Amino acid sequence: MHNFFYFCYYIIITQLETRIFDMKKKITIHDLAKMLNMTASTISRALNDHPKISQETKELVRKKAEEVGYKRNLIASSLRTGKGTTLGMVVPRINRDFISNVIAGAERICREKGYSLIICQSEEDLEREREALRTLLHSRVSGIMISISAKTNTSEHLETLIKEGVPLVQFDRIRPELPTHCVVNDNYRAAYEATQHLIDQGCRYLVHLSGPRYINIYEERCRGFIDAVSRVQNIRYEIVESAITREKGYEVIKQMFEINRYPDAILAASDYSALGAMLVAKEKRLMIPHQIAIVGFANEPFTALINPSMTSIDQKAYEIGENAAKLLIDTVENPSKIKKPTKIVLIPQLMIRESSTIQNGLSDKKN
Amino acid sequence: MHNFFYFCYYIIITQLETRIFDMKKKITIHDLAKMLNMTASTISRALNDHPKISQETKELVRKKAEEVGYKRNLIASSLRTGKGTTLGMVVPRINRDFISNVIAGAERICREKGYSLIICQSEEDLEREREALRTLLHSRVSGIMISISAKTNTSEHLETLIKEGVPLVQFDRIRPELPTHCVVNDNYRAAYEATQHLIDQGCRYLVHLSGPRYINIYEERCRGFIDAVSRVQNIRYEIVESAITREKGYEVIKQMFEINRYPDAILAASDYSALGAMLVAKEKRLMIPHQIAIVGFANEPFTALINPSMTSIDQKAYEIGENAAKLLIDTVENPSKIKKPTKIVLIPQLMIRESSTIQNGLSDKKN
DNA sequence: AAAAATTATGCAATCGATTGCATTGTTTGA
DNA sequence: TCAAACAATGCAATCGATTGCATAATTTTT
Repeated sequence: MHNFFYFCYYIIITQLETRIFDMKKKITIHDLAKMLNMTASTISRALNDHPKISQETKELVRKKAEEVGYKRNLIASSLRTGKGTTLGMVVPRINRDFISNVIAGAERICREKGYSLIICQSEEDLEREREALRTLLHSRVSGIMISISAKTNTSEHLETLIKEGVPLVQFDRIRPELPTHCVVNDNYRAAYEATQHLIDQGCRYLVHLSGPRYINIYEERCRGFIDAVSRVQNIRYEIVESAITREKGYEVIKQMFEINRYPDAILAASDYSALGAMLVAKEKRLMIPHQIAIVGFANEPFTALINPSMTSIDQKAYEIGENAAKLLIDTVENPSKIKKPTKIVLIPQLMIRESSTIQNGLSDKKN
Repeated sequence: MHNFFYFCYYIIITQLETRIFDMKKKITIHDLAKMLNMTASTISRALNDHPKISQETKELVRKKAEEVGYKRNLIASSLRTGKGTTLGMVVPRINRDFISNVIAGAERICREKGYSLIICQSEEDLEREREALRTLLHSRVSGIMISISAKTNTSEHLETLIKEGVPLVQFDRIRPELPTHCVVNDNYRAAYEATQHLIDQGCRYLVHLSGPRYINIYEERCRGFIDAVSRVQNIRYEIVESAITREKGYEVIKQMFEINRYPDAILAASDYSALGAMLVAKEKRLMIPHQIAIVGFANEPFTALINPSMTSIDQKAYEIGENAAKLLIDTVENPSKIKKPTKIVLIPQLMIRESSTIQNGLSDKKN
């Protein structure tokens, strides 16, 4: 630790006050009871607006509680009632635009409905994912939202949760075989439409840079691509799996060029591999989009800012978060109501920009 | 809700299994006690490795606990002991690259040390910030990390926390007058060095696009800029406050051009205002960096991807998160140890790229 | 005016884990 | 051999809020 300090930063100890950070003991309903010459039961009931408590008393209690800054101890409360007010979310990584927007949306709903949200990262690792779930269970969250890691090729850990009766909502990357609620994008449709768009622009040799197809989203994008190209005659196409990083996108397309294969359109399952492809194209001095059109996936912020701006697919991240949270809270609060898994499918939006606008068509119109 | 559904997405109810989501009752130490013909006390002590319990019994208990899948109820536990295992974090917005990296770093440390992390957004609003703090307090978190909102121009809500003895760590945007631990960037130094860099490149008419100066980070960047330009003769400079958005950056610089003021360098307190400035410059067909050099602040992902790539300042977001979490946990676990506020200052890193490389110098070397 | 119904509150148990103190063996020491 | 020391466990109270079941006080009904 110290040598690290030495290299990267320094510490200053400011000498201001001294007695800080001694947690004060909080006021309890018993304290209130004593003050008002009543019992804890009465206080509790008054604060919970119990019908059997007189209006007068309620007023009195509320006023006093306010006055002395009483706060209900949620820990004690949830021990007694068995109901908690925190939810959990497991994501591969927080620091990605898509995910952080999902979280932002979920957090807003949670806040509005009086829940707190605990976030865990699986860091794209199955074991960490298991661990995160254990941690959340341990913290006694009332329900869990999860988007599985890229390495999660099994469902058992989630099945365990289901057996234990933990309310569960999957989103984005899901295990479709599980009987849980889920909130997803219509990846098939998005890929289909994007492909159709490229075909409409006159492209006839398409390459799809896909991801690992055991992950539902990549599989669906792939299917959408295939179905779209299959509907048209005289289309040549190729699919490259597991090419979702910038490096991989660069490499794959570079190799194609080297063996003299020049597709006139690329649909990537990730903005980053699209970017990699774009860089090769630029190096080769190909005109984008006229010689090669490029479409990414995810609408990362950079796609609108680079040159040429990149057509991409907006995944409604914020809405996914909102819906996942709503669904989860609904399940938590009405354990018996929704017995059948609900699936919410959002329609992603194709953001057409310069990298695919060959015809004198519409370009990015700021939403 | 329904018309919204109609527009944007549809729902499918899949009809798979029926009985899902009935929380099973968990096993308690009392259950274990019954099974092993012991008391709850013994079980508790055995699991906590109490010295007065025989090795034999401990083994027995552990094995049985494992076997039946017992998990300690943290709610009950923390009610009794008064110690919790969750920490809270309040940030302006989650869906920003800087913030989400801070969270990622903090989450990792929390996980490693056995804590959960509750995240709240203030959405750049003072009232929401207050609310978030209330919520966290209510959830009985053991400590709080906070980066204040842009509208927070008072300290009282934080002072209240301090008085109540809640362990507090401020980071990035802070109220420096408060006696709390904090983790920040050396914004002064970063701005100073960036300015110096521009001067070294031969620039002599510099504009600083600053933010609202009552926020510490902008004030310090401003001071760094001023001090750097002041050390050199024959430098002309201007400072524009509250110009941190892309739109504002665009507008401000455009206006300057219109009245025929052509700075040869811009140091922005935000990558977005720098981008706005860059767009104007491009429209005016100015050569970047030769006619106008541009430096942003925050090293947003897009800065490396646009053309020309933008020099910016990396803020060590992940490390800030890690350090804030470490500091907080240390405070929480040793309430009496650190009585004096500690300040950790990280040194940001100037990422020199094309937008400011006039001389045949070094450009971005991938970290 | 007594019985019945209603209203407002108190009592005490409970949620699950923890912990100071008491209790039961068992061992050591003199 | 008996007290003292020790080891291993049990008992019961506690953390703070909730809640079913009294109980007391007041009002209504007959």
